[in-house]
Amino acid sequence: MPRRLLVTSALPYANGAIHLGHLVEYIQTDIWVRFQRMQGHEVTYVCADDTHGTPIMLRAQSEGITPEALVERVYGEHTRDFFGGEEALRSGKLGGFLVSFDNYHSTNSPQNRAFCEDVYTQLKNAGLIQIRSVEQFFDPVKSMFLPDRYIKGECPKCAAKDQYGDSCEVCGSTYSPTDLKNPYSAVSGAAPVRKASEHHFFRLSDPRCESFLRQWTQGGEHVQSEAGNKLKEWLGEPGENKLADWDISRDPPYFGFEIPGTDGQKFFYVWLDAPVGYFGSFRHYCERVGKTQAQMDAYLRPGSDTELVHFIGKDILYFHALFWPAMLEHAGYRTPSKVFAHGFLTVNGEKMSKSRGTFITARSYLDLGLNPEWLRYYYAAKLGATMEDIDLNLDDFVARVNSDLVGKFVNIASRCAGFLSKRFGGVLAETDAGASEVMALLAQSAQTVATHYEDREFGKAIRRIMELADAANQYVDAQKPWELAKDPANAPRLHAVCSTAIGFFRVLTLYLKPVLPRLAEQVEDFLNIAPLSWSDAQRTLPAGHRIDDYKHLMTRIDTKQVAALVDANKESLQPTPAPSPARHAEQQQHAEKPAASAHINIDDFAKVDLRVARIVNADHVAGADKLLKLDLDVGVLGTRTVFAGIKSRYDPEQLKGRLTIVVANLAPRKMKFGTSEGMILAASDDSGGPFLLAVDDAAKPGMKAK
RNA sequence: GGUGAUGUAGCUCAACUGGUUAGAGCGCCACACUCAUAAUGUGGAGGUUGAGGGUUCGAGUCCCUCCAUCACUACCA
Repeated sequence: MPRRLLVTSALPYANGAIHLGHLVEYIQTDIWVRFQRMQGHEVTYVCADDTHGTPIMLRAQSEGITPEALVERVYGEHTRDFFGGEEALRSGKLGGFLVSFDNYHSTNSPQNRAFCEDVYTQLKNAGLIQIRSVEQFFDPVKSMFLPDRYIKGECPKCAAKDQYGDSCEVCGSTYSPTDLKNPYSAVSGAAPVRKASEHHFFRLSDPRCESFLRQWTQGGEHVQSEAGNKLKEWLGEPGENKLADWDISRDPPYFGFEIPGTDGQKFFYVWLDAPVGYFGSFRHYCERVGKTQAQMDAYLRPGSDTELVHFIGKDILYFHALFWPAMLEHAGYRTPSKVFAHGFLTVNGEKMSKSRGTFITARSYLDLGLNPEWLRYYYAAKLGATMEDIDLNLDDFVARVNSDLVGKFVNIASRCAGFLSKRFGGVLAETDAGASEVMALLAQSAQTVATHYEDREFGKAIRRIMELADAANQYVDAQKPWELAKDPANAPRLHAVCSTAIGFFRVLTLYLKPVLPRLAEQVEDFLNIAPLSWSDAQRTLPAGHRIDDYKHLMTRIDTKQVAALVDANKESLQPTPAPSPARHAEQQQHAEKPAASAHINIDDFAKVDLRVARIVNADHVAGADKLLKLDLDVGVLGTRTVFAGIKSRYDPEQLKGRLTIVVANLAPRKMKFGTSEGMILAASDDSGGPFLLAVDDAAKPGMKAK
């Protein structure tokens, strides 16, 4: 009974180039999809560019073009990287990284708009949309609200200049934009002002969502067990109400879809229409190939036996395993059958780095003439079903591909084909009866390899296939066709041995076909056979079948090519793209953290305003395990309220009246129990603490410590 | 600070619910072979399984502590 599957990869954001980190996902998905097709299942694999949001809008502005024009250009780039672009589709010969989408679309489409409006309306009818006022930074020059990443300023912790509103690239601390000192808009440079606006929220905290998600995420049915654990953490214990409502609206100017009934005053947040874009792309596909509404509904509405499978990176698990299923469930759509999360890509054991040249774009890889199937093979060999990161070790990449693919696999054909074409006119003989054991091993492995592919244990599949390739080489070695060739009397034996080895090669090709589709096609041409499907593993080529002359199928990777690749991606050789404020389907956005320098100078130290303070009042904080609330007299600077994590050692009563040191110019920090307006200094290490600093009695509150 | 994950030969990875001398591929060394765009075969060296404790007849596998890396998170302000 063929399964019917709708499979997706996360939508890449339309403001940047595809890189090797992205490709892990598209290659993983494509291998799985191609495997399912070989099984005879009905698979529809859709994806799209994720096109909306502030970053796209601003980038288009800075380039002096419309967002639509930007999005169209990037669409061209992405599709060219993935599968060779439109022209490849027309010719039927995929290029790029050979990703076999059935449809690649855009979130900026009428199909997607219709789904977004419908999902929103259904959620609203279900009482799951709430409107609340939210105060945010606003750029008075540009007349627009600023996402966190567009507010820059000095890091509240280390005072580094020009840091983003969410985290400091110098000291690595995270904070909210309101903590920044001297904030300014990264768009206009103006000082942002606080401004309130109505926002639409999806009420994820609603008990209906929570109870649904609790059962949906647990049990290992829809997500990997590790992901389930993570989700459990996010969900918290029943009654904890850890899920926060989700702000799904944005104010104009915004490149996106208008929220119905808001008169152009509210737009859908890009993260709402991104996952909905899976459906938009699918509808576009259905229209294109003439599917009926009923056929489409079989995939999108509850109650049918179709499967909806999402491949994503672990960084967007929250969206795909919480927001997305909860939205679908309450908007009358089916929920995903599976959400498969993978890990990040590291290169040579480290985060991809522009300065090291390991932030490698798909385009540079292809343009330098590297074979996409090398990378597909290497990723396959490294991929498993978990969310663990995978490492692209460039030396290992070269060694692995060269020895496995060229040395072992392709070599089997190469070493026998010459005899067949020169001595026997390319006509195959009966297979060698003496090889039945190896033959059986090959055929019987179909199930094992299939299970590994199905379970996304591609590394295990590859290992098994290479064991089989070893067995095939051992067979050839034992039969020594080159010796048989010396005596014409041995011709029948030589014929059988080479035919048998070619038969082995055919089965190995079949097993590798999901990973190496182009090579498999070349082999199918070479062998004069119809496209291989999984069940062909149980058959052999008949005697008398004629194959073509062998043309070499794959070259080895030259280390120089890899060196050139790294070189071409060195940051100095290319303009630095603006950091992406929204991550979406992007992975690898983590910036490297430069090591903090060992010394600071006197000016750095002077930035810290240390003052003597008198604790005029100290109180327990209801519900807090570690915090005390302190009222400080800081002399000329007035009074401050500070929360300090010193409850474990100090009784509020004994603190009253004593002098200590406070960091007076630390940005106010909003904490769970109130805002802390400074920081008390205390010493601690593993052996004990915290111990408050003491100040001699003669000191006066407000005195500067230096 | 908390939680979770990871840490196994030079490299990349295995080892089901704890069970015989911890495996494989690559690389390396030796030998063999020469059909194959130096590919292949056979054999070998190489690990106190991050460190230290503990449970057990027996631990890479379970428990505790520590170290390192990564991720998430916070009442470290």
